[in-house]
Amino acid sequence: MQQPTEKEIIDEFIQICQGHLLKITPQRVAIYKELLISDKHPTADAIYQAVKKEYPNISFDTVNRTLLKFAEIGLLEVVEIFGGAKRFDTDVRNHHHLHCMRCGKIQDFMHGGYDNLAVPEDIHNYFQVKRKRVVLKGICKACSK
Amino acid sequence: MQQPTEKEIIDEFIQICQGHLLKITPQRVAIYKELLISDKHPTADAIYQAVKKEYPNISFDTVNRTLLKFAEIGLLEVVEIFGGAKRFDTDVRNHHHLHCMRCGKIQDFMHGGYDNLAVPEDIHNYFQVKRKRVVLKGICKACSK
DNA sequence: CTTTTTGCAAAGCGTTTGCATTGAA
DNA sequence: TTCAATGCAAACGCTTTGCAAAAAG
Repeated sequence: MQQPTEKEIIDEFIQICQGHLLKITPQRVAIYKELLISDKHPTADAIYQAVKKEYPNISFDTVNRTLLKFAEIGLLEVVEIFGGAKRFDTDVRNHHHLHCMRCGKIQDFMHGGYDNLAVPEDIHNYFQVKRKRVVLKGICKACSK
Repeated sequence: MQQPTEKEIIDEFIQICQGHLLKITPQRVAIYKELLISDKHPTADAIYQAVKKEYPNISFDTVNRTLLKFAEIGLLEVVEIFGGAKRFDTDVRNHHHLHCMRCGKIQDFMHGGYDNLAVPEDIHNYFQVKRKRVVLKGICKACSK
């Protein structure tokens, strides 16, 4: 299949919103567009700073609420952190994390072998698994010097 | 080997502190004792509230700084969270996490099969892996109603 | 016209910092 | 006697809330 055009991507976004009874506002579209080109794990403030360049009147509040709303409907995910500002993950594909225990930075990595881990039987009795992730904790290159 | 006595546990704690040039204070001992009997993933405030019963004059500050210090020397670990107050993990054995995406609660589970995951070769080139953890994200029993 | 969303300001919560005092070594 | 640790208070950063005005459906 072809790479979808931006229009197609935005159309799909609009459909998803409508499916969840969310109104389409220029702010939400701008935030969504920014997410498409942003860093892997942006904070709400990073998105706010970026969107503000085009919409100088947008408030941090709207950005933050929108991101939380997007997380609710599964457009993105809140990422595990060690503390500090929340980070959002715009990549809903299967991927895994390297957590630096010193600086707190999170790097993604792909590894097919981790994607198909079997979930222990008994867990299904008390937990509904939506996503699997392997987190490798340690020291990143920059911090190991 | 026998279950170690409390005295032995505290003696070991004192040795670890001395090894890191930390002074032994009654507050630190009290905090450490509390950690031994506390919940799996206490917040600094939870530890503070508990220790305060015995040491009414202790400040939140001391508790918080002590926990961060303990994390620095490897006595405990800061746990991945989705946001909110930091949580500390007093169990340094290998174990894995269930993260509820709705309420944010973290449950531990053990699974031998996950403990021995092979780390992809190339990761060693840019990351020093200290610990491996599988995180299953989803909805916990309480939230799925 | 109705209901959601926005922007703003204030409040809230958790963490961090500076500093004088205390206490361990 | 020295230097680290404590307690306190203020500052700080991030998140959340309430509410009136604006905008979407």
